Amino acid sequence: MPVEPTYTRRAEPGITAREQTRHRVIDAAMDLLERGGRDAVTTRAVADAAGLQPPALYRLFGDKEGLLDAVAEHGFTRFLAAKRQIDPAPQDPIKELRDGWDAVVEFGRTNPALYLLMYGEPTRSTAVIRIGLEHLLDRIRRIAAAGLLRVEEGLAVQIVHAAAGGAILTWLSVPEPQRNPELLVALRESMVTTVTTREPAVREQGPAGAARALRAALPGQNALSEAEQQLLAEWLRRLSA
Amino acid sequence: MPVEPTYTRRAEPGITAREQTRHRVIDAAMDLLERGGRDAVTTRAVADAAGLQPPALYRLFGDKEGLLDAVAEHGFTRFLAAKRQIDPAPQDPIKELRDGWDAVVEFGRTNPALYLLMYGEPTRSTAVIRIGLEHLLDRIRRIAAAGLLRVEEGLAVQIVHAAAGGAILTWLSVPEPQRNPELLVALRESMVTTVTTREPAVREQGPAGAARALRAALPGQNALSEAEQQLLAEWLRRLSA
DNA sequence: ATGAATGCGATAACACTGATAGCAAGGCTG
DNA sequence: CAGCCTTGCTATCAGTGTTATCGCATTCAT
Repeated sequence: MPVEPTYTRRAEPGITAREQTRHRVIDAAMDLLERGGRDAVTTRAVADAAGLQPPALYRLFGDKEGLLDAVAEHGFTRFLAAKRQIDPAPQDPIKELRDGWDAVVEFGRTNPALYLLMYGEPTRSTAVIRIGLEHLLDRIRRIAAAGLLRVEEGLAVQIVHAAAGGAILTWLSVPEPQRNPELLVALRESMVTTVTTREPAVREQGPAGAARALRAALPGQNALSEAEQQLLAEWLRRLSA
Repeated sequence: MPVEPTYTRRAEPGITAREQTRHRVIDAAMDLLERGGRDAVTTRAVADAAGLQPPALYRLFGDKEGLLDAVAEHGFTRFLAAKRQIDPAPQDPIKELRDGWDAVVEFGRTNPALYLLMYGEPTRSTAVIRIGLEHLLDRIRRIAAAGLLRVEEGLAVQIVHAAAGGAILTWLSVPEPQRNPELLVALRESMVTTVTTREPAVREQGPAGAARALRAALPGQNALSEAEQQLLAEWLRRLSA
């Protein structure tokens, strides 16, 4: 009984053709997704854009969910491949963790629709996010091997995953002009010091803490006029930055 | 042209009736949501459960989105009211922050469908989450007033919001048997140490104490010019009197 | 109290969605 | 060549959000 059939069970162009149309459909769906958001990717629109009929989608992906899963997986693996091309030899594992965080945050920022498709609804996904979690676990393991992991491996994975998801989702939920890049680095450093054992560089607060306290206590005093108070508030903002 | 009509434009029971049916519809929709997930709450099902016809929903809420917004707002304000009943007099502001975190996490864990409705898709929401952010800002302000805030107020709000959202969403995304409560407390403590500082920047409460602390911390900063600094010193003297 | 206006209930319908059935044509396998 | 699997295509189904339209009742101004 040949495990490998002696004859070509299927002509090479056959598989290739099917795989090609699959790819074409995925590309079309991804294009619609990025262009018009999730509601724009409908079976008919995808079929139209890919130049075939709606039933073909079901023969290729079985389901609309299957199609979306394929889209998510393709987009994510493409991102991973691009990242791996950049990532050189292994280095400081904590720096690797930071780089990975930055990369996935960048991915979420530049592909919001795709990211929301993957992480937006906790019910689905399983397939795609498992890939991401595997990669994350790799990084965590290297930190553990270096003796720098503060918590248990599985917990560390979940912490990083949750922090990144929260960061990206709130980033996307905030209207564009109000987005604050400090949020991303603050959450990243918070997660790094939570997961790894390396004393955070305690930076001296200086006048910032007192300025914030005074600003919070300003309403309710009457030693300053309205105009003075406004100018003071502006200075306090600068001091607390 | 009377802005306020002299006669009662509408009998009191009229408004009440409309409000009553609104409430009945919201309750029906919430029931469907909790029972069968988001896909179960369809206009026809809601209308059926509330004992009226689909067009009535559009007269009441204008839109299905409007209906869902009303559901989210009702659920969240109900949760807030229940929480406020428990919360006693103000105490340690950092403990307040922890309690608030625990409460919202508990809300997400016990009302997953409702929570996902509110925070699942970053596009919508605005109305509901603003309420939550207001409350959060209150708590942050009290921490700032106590001189215990490590970062700027708006940033602190976003950090807490993002951390909580990430915690709840990953909690819900993990299949039930694998959920690890340590994740929640780890993220909470991480966020607390990121946002707050253990050493108070001001010793005495109120603007006077904050002013004195700021005055002591002023030399060494370079955010203000010489003239600005002199005027600020004068104001701080008045504030600390 | 009477006519008018406004809101509410109900039916029907529209446009669109995901999904399937059924059938003809064509290429590969044996 | 015979048979099967894949593909292309049309038509269709059930269900969705949403709107138009009609009649009735309740309420309001005169």
